[in-house]
Amino acid sequence: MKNFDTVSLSFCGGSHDHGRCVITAIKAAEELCHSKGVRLTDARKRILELVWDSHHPVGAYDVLSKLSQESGKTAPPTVYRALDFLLEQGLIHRIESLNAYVGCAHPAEDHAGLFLICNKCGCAAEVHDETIDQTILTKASNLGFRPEQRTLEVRGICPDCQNPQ
Amino acid sequence: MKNFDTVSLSFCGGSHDHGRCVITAIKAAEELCHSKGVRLTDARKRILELVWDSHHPVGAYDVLSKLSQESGKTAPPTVYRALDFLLEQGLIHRIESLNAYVGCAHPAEDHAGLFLICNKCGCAAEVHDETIDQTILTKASNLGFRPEQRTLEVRGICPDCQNPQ
DNA sequence: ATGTAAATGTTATAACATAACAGTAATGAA
DNA sequence: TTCATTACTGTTATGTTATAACATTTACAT
Repeated sequence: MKNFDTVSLSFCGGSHDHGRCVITAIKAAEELCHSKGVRLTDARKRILELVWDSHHPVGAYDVLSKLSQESGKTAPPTVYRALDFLLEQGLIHRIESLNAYVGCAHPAEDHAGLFLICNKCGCAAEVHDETIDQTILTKASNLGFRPEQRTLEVRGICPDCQNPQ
Repeated sequence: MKNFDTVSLSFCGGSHDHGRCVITAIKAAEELCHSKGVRLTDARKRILELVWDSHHPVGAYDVLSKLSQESGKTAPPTVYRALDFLLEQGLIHRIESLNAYVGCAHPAEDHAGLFLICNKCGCAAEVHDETIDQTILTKASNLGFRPEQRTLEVRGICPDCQNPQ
């Protein structure tokens, strides 16, 4: 299985070049959309960038207000439509426990991430673990349940917030 | 570990005596509150009953409208305050992916259930599995993350909806 | 160029949740 | 028993998140 060690970088204190992080994500999104034959329009791309602005999940209305600042009056459906598109393409994830959205670090792959969300700084890290997936799927099918989507969110304290400088 | 086979009963088609199910839950709630020295007031008890009305998660405003019907005009804070209390005591769970609430089948115990929620009929079953818990906790702590709360929700098709009569 | 489907703009409103403050009821100490 | 304190409830207003419905524009294939 692919190594997702990079996730640890996305805890808030992990000093990484986030500009680069965004550029990579956008480029991956462009390629993915191209290969799928779907359109990553300017609006969608811009909203994806705004979601990727940080590793903190952002609310739809946060995106809306940034967008309004730069492009003049914008209405909620503009944002929600783009978010829905991005969700469908697996380019972002929705964090249900926060009503917020966060960029997906590996959009081309498996789509049931586990999110570790810091209650202090608000950052979110996406983790993949085959054992967790398997255990959950096995449990469900043992009960006769056919899984379609998963929401796995763990709230707590991230490493950086446990050991503040 | 305790056997939670009873969860399978809570899929919508499982014909069980739900009246009895509610009575049991309320009784357990009364005992639990008594033992904890917290007050299960009439309002709280009634709202717990309304949440337990079915195995489908119910929205706060569903509870509100039922309450308004039987007790005259009621405002949202009445409902939300009771729901918050019930959540704190572990008597109900919040289903984040539905913005809805559902009765907890074993309030005295461990509090990180896994919910299997049917996309067809809307019923929700609470499952506990030590392996899942352990795997997730281990994964988190390997990454230096200290878990506090968990939201584990699997949406899909329940056994009854897979094999309709 | 033009018909069609996809995307976006716009207005209004639905659905979910809380802030803030006033009033009432339960509880325990004097 | 009274009083003070705290917990609980009522009420009004408002904040936050999300979608319905319909008009308009844009992209694309023919």
